[in-house]
Amino acid sequence: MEQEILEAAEKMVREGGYNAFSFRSIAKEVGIKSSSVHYHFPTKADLGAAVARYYTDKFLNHLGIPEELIQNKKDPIKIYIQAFKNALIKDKRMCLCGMLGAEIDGLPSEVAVETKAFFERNIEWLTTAYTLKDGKKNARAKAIQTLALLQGGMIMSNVLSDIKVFDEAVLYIGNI
Amino acid sequence: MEQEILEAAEKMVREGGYNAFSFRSIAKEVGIKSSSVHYHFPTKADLGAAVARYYTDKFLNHLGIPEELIQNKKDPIKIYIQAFKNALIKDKRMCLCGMLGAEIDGLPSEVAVETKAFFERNIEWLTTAYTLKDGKKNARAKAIQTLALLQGGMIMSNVLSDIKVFDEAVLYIGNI
DNA sequence: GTCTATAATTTGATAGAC
DNA sequence: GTCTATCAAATTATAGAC
Repeated sequence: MEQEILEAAEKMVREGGYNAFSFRSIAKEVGIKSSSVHYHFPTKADLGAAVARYYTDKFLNHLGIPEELIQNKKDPIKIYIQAFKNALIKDKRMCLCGMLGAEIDGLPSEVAVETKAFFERNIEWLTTAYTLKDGKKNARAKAIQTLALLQGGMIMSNVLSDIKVFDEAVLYIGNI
Repeated sequence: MEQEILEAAEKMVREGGYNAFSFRSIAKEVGIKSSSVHYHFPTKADLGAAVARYYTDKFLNHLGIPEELIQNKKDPIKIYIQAFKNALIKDKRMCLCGMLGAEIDGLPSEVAVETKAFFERNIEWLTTAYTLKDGKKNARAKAIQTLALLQGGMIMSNVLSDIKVFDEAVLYIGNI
């Protein structure tokens, strides 16, 4: 049941941010009562932090490890970009931590901490990928640029309802 | 009074998004009652749309016109980047339309329309600037990349509480 | 673990006096 | 244009039965 709650919360947060889900809306979605949701996650901040953590783990697990990707003759950066594009096209949703990141100043501290962890862990992943690809020099700066372009491109593409905007935004990543 | 209300709303939205302001919180901030706020802006969607419009106009007015900037030997792209950095450092706040953009799927349509207009008008401004700078070719793609990097860089810099992250993110704009 | 019931608060919105 | 008063709904959260 925990996982069903987290999945429901993820869906809602990715549509409208931290205020887009309530204990009642989640209860309805998974077919229990709101007090039962409280049983699993006592406060909204608990649930918000759990879903941010859940999303981060799922996202990074799905990506795989840069070292192994390269061993299998795959370009980790391309894989990474495709993961974001899939979120936008297949899920028709934004990046959960992009949404929470935008409103971080208004979030309970537990949720903010997990949101921050998403960005730190993703920068680390990308820094490793760039280091393996073309050396340690500027690897972290490249990681930051890539993630910023993806987050910003995702938002703009969604706002303008035009997937081509995402493609144009990330075009440059090839030159980073 | 309209303007005081808009300024108060702007401050709150830029801190936590569309749900970060209420008629009561704004009333308190400007020293009137919530029913008086309703007198100026009947619904929350009205006020949300008005503040998005107000912010967009103010932001673009402050920038000036690309043609004139170039005539005065100024680099419009540098001016544009600096405007975002000022918002982050001086105001210690995010871009209002970046926040609303992230949660656009959950916004009332009137607010979504004005948020979209911010991005369209800014892309137009940047496209003009890039066209004047180095020709029509790819000017719009460059505009989209620049705005995406700035929005994404702003979010990441705020999440990680590190202005250097913003600087590293936008470093690449020089090569666009 | 899930339920009913309910408390306490906040919110968007309106009616009507001044 | 601002106020008091109030409504209806939604929200987070808890107590206690099963």
